[in-house]
Amino acid sequence: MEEQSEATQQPQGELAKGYEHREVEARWYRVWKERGYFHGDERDRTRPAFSIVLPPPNVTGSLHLGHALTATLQDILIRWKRLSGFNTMWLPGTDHAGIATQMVVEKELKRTEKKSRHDLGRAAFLERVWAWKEQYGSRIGQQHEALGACLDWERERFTMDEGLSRAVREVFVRLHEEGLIYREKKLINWCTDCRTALSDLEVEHEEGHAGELWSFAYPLVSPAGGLAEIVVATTRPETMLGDTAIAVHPEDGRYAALVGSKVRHPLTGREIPIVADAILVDPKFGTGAVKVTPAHDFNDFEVGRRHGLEFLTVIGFDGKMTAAAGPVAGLDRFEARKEVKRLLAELGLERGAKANPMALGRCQRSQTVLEPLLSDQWYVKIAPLAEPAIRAVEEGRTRFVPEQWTNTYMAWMRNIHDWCISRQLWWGHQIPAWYCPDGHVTVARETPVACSTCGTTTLRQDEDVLDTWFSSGLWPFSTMGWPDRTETLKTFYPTSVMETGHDIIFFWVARMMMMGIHFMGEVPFKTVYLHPMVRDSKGQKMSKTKGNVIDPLLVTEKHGADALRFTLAALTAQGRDIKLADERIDGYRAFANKLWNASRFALMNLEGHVDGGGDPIGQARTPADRWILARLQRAVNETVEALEAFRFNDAANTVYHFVWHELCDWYIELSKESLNGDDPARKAAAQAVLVHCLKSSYLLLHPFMPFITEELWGVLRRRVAASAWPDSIMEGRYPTVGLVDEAAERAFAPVLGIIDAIRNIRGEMNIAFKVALGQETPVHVAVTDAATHALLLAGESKRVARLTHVENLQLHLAAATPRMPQSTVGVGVGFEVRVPLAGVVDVGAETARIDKELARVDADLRLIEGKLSNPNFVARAPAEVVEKDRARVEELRTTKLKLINHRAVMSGADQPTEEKTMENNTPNPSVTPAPAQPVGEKVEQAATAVVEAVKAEAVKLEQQMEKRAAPTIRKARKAVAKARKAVKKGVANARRAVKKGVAGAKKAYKKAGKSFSRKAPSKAGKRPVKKVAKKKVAKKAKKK
RNA sequence: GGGCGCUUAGCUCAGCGGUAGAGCAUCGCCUUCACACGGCGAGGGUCGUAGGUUCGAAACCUACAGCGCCCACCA
Repeated sequence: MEEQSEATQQPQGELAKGYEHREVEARWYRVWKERGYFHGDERDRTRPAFSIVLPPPNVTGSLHLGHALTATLQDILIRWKRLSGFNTMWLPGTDHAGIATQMVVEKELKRTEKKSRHDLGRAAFLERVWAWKEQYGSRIGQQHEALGACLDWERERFTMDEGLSRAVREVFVRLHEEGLIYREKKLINWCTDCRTALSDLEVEHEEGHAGELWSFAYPLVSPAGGLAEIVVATTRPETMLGDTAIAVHPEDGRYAALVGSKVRHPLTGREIPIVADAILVDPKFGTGAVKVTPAHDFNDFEVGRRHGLEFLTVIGFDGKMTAAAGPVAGLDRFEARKEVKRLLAELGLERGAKANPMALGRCQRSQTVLEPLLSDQWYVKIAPLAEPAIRAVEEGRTRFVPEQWTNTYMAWMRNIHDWCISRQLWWGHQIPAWYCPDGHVTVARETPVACSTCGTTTLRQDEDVLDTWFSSGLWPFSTMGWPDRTETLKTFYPTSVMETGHDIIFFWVARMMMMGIHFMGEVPFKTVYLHPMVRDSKGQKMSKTKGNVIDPLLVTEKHGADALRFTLAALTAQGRDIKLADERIDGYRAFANKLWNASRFALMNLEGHVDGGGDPIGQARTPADRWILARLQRAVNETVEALEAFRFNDAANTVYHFVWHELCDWYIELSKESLNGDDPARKAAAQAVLVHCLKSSYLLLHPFMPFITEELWGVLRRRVAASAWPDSIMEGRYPTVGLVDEAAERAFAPVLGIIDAIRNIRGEMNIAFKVALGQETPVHVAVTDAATHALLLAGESKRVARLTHVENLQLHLAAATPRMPQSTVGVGVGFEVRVPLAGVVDVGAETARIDKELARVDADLRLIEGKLSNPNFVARAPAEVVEKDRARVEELRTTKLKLINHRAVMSGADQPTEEKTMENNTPNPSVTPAPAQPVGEKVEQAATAVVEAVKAEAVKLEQQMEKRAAPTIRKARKAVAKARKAVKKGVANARRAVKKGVAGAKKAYKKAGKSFSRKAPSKAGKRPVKKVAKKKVAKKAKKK
């Protein structure tokens, strides 16, 4: 705990001027770990459990930003739940990643020693892999620590450690006993490069591969039905050496007579039967005759089974043609393709070729074109396992977030094929099956002494290993000690959330569901949250081959782990990929700095403050204090709600906005009045509120930015000498949802509005009050509401003055400020601000400014008035919407009138005498001397001037509106013309009808499973054009 | 071939039935005693196109276009 004391030694009230993440982040992780904050207590049943298992990264890999995202989101959930009183447990671990790891080590072996794994032999090679694992396995842990992930390291597991291997054998044996694991010789996807079988999922389909459909003729042994040959087409000419049938459709008249007869293989002389198969053959495609290669094509394999055909293997596991391939034996399969084409052409049997874009299956790992080959493999019979996993989701026992993934999951599960689980690799769980010389199979948990069938003791274990995903599929319970019934399982299974990328829904999520339900009798997780993919700033997928993989450690070093975490969270919106740009991370680093400095400000202003945790100075709170507390509660509510719904971006943005733009930009500035003032009660209140807001901000932010919040928590805690604050923020309590003091928000809104208005005038007119005009330049503020007026009098006006750098603020309780010819004005709901600028104000500029404001107000007004004048709106819209609009219209009208008045004054009516206003004008003479009431002619004159100005304004506005409406009118006219034309010719109608009809027909045909012809006539969409056109015009007119 | 997603300000994206938003970038002002990793102000959008539903559509429906992803054994 040396780190702690280091922090403690920091002199009170002093923080470095800027936040240095390197120094702070280096300190805390070990402290947390040593204090045991990361450990979930399996015996604790007093608190609700919240558990997550970390998707295990490849043990020899290195984390990339996708992992950083996973770690960040899960850590956010864990820390948030932890602070909210849950017994949290986050289980880390790594995956042995069969093919990936083996290939890496093989490559290394080749590079350094120029040896293959076969040169070393199985045992020696595996030793190398284990050594590799030991060397690189720890890197992942370090990366997670740098990110601040509070993983329960005491529970760290590896898919090939003893316990998990035991679970794997247990599952294999049980499934085998239940008849759900079987061994069979059938076609599998084979990678000739990796030299292993693959599951369907490991096949990548290359869309639109430029294939060629090449045709050639098989001569009939004995010509019949007027035919001497049958022409077939293929994308893989080399497989013709393995053809053992020609298939035609049973109802195809062209070939009816030939079924049962034979063709002669032009290259090997074999006789091949012609069979009828309705499933394989579409008589309308090509020539209607199909060559059948049962040993090298999945469809043909089925045909072979149906018709009892010979399975002739002509391509070997090495991708070279076998001896059975006759003239091309020994050639590589792609070479053989060329050679076969040449030979057949030579024989005069080529019958043309055409381009044929096709999907090509490639190995996910090596990108090699896969070869369907016959071999003995182990399979999991998946349908009986899938069914309960489907039901669990249907019944809502597990739900997907975002919801759309439910469909993806369901579609795959409902169309699932048996899972090939054996791999011809060395690195992995060796299959617990033993063979005796007679070929009997013994499946057992431990090495058996004798064959279970014949009793012989010469047994040989199956050399293959299991698919990596077989062990990963058990992860949620194998890591918790299964098959033993451990306390950990009882407490933390099922896990609360599975958080991972959507790219492994099938590979992993689906399999965990099936295995979890089957062996635990309960779903492995209640919620599956699928995060977006992280891409680079150009939107490209990060991959080693592209070289755009970013090591999170480099980012944390540069910007800080907190900044990276916050960025990832802020960008994690549902249903969209994350494009990570450096500037964005830097922006959030600035945010950390902002928080740091807000705290620094607090430390400088807290002398004497003791936080007892209670609320001793409630009465002294100013409206500003109450306002920020209301805003805090609102932020808390929104943050918690967002987290509950996994809307990480909303949660992050809410806290960000509160801390920076409300706490820092507004409250801290406002609080300076109290903190620097001479009222001790107010000062104490401001201190308490500030401390409370900062403390709450740290807690709210802690899941996102654990390091800086922990550091600041400690610093502030020591400063306020609070016994109520736990040592570490990790023992704190997350703020809870509560009622927002809306009255406090409302009451303070005018103050904020007035400040905005004054700042707006300054900014717009580029006025530096102090510099250009001296300190006495008065700023007049008139408010219509007595309560607001009282509030300002009671001290809030001082805040206004401070925040706007105005020294001479004149407050009036009135509908409007005193008139003065050369001035500038700002208007808001319930107040008006005026700055006299005799000799300085640029009348032209000010008029322009007011015009701009007027145009804006007027646009709004027109819109809402238009709505309100629509009887349908008033009648059908919800009452509160209408009410809201009515109130808004009143506000806008008032504002407009004030602006028009002001403008009139600006442009010449230098002695306006009567205020045109729609509000109650109840001047309070004790505060503001009522303006002297002018009399006689002058009144008349001034009034006329005002009226004239208003009239001029109206004309101008009308012109403006006309201009605005012009495009609409033009459009409407166009529509009329178009409609006339359409009526005359009926063209538009016909077009629409045809289009609609075609679409409908297309759908109908598709539904019927038939091909679609464009000739289909249609009766749909026969709406008379005249009506359509009229309606259109009417609508446009209405809009106007 | 089937399915899913996306198209909103210069860029990256929120919003998903009631007055078009954020961050960054841009422009102007401010070196004010927490922070220039800062403050204040401003400009910038016919919300992909065309129809429809609705009092009201960026949002819901339909079609189309472009981009992206997933699944799939049509020779």
